[in-house]
Amino acid sequence: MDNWDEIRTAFQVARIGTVSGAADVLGVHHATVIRHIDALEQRLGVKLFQRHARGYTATEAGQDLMQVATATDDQFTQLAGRIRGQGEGVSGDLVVTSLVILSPLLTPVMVKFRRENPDLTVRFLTGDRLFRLEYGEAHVAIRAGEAPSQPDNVVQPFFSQAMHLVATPSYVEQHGMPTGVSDLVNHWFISHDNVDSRAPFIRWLSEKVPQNRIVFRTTDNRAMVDAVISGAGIGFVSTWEMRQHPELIEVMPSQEEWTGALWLVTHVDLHRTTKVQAFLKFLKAEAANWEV
Amino acid sequence: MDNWDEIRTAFQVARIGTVSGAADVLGVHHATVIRHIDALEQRLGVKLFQRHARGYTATEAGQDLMQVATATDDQFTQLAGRIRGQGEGVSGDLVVTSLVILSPLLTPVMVKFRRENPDLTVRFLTGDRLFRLEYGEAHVAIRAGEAPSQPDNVVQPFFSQAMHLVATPSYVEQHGMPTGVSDLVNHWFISHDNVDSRAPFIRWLSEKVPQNRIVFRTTDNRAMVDAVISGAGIGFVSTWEMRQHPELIEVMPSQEEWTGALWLVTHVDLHRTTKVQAFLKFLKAEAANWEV
DNA sequence: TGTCCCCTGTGCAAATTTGAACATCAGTTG
DNA sequence: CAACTGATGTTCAAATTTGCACAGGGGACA
Repeated sequence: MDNWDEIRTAFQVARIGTVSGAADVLGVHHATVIRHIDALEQRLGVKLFQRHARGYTATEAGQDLMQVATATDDQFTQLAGRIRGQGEGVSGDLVVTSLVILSPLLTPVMVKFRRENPDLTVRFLTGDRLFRLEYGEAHVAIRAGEAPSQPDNVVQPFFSQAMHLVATPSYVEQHGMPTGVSDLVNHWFISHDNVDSRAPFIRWLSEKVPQNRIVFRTTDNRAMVDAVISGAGIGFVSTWEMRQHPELIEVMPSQEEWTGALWLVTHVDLHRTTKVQAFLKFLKAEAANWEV
Repeated sequence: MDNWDEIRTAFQVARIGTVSGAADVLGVHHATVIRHIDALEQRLGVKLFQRHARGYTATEAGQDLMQVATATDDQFTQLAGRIRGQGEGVSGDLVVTSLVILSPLLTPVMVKFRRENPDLTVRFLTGDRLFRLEYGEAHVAIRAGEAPSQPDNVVQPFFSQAMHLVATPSYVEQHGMPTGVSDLVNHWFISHDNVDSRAPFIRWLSEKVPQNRIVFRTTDNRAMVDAVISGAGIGFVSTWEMRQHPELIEVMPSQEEWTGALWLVTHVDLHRTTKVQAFLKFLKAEAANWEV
């Protein structure tokens, strides 16, 4: 049963009873309606209508078709309503992915956003692998490092996260404060396990400090922070994290080049949906409160 | 929600996952598929698919569409099966209409036909007004008189019904037998009330006998026979009726020109259906047994 | 890393579908 | 009874859809 449009045409003819009337409703010429009916009947090998001067009356087959097509028409109408509503409203799933380290920042925002949009279900994906927007795995991604440049992605700057080199008082007691950049080689560091990390402060550290001075490595950024807090060495933490742990001592002033930019990334196909737009707007508004 | 074909296209893309694959299944060029999707998305204002190098993956809206369209596809397939089967098999309604007088002849045939086709429901319409085939009121009509010449009707000769001029013995005792055609003016007759009847024997009687000799008129053919049997006068009965009433006396030999032809009439739209064809074949076969 | 393959996407011509005008017919109304 | 209305059906031109050829791009695999 190909050509669903012909079924739709036949449906209207059966419903209304005349070719002309159906043509009006369908917004096509009545000749088109006649041809659709003829084609459909020929393909089915059965007459759907009896033609007479006052119009078309459905045969048994035509009435059967009308019943089925009526249901179809209803379902399609409802579908269109749902889909349009879905595009305009904020409901269904909202899938967000980011680095684990941002979880404590983002989670409260997402909870609040969901509370304001009760029809929404938030799914927050974090994981080792990068979730791919182009396969529909997420609506919004918060990415760090260089501006991602995938072709079908819409990239917006989110906010810049200043980084700080910190250590615990116990570490400072034991090893003292670095006197300057050149003194760093005499200290012990915590860093990311990924050698070719794109994060600028990781690169900076790699340049200034030999590998054997980096004594604690982990793939998980949170574990990195935990290592710093437990006094394993000097490590990078964000401004936000530093505030959470007032005991940490900044061993040298924050440098501009450490700053890790965060990017809001959406797939171009989803970027214009009101759902995504609403979330981005909300997220930016909340982020404004973070900035010091 | 116009353009059901585009929904069908989107359905296949959602089901298969690639434009090219869907195009193969649909038997169209892949460019067509792309254009259908684009048009549909633009009309709905929502992206149905996320495009990436390996194909299309359905968004929430696209998955919703796929669910609805899957059901639709199933229903249409079943519908096509039903309709095609309906055209090929003998089932549903079979509506037959004829003059009341033929009821005793036809009813046994229809009962037998229904018994051989258990899925069939026979509806036998008789009534004063002519049931109109072109409005779908009946599948098959048995008509008498001149060959009907309506444009959209398929007319076949059914069988010729020889007519006989008969009277009861009591009438013959009282008035004697007509000696010939010229003697008819001295007798009393029963005829149809409809003056301009098309039945040839009615016309013949009108020509040979003055109106005042026709003393009993009725619109119902069966009542005409009843009138003859009760001795009201001389009247026309069919061969079949004459056999049912052996007491009736034929007052003059049956003439060829009285013969009332019966016609099988079907609407052109229904004539080729196997249901109608099967009934016509069956009816003719049975009628063959009637002929003497 | 480079090549190959499959998939998407686009400009242009061909084919198909559609629309407009007209013919025709039945039923209705003045 | 004749004109009128509203319906179907057909023919030809216009418009739209479709197909083709080719470009471009991202994975897969050697």
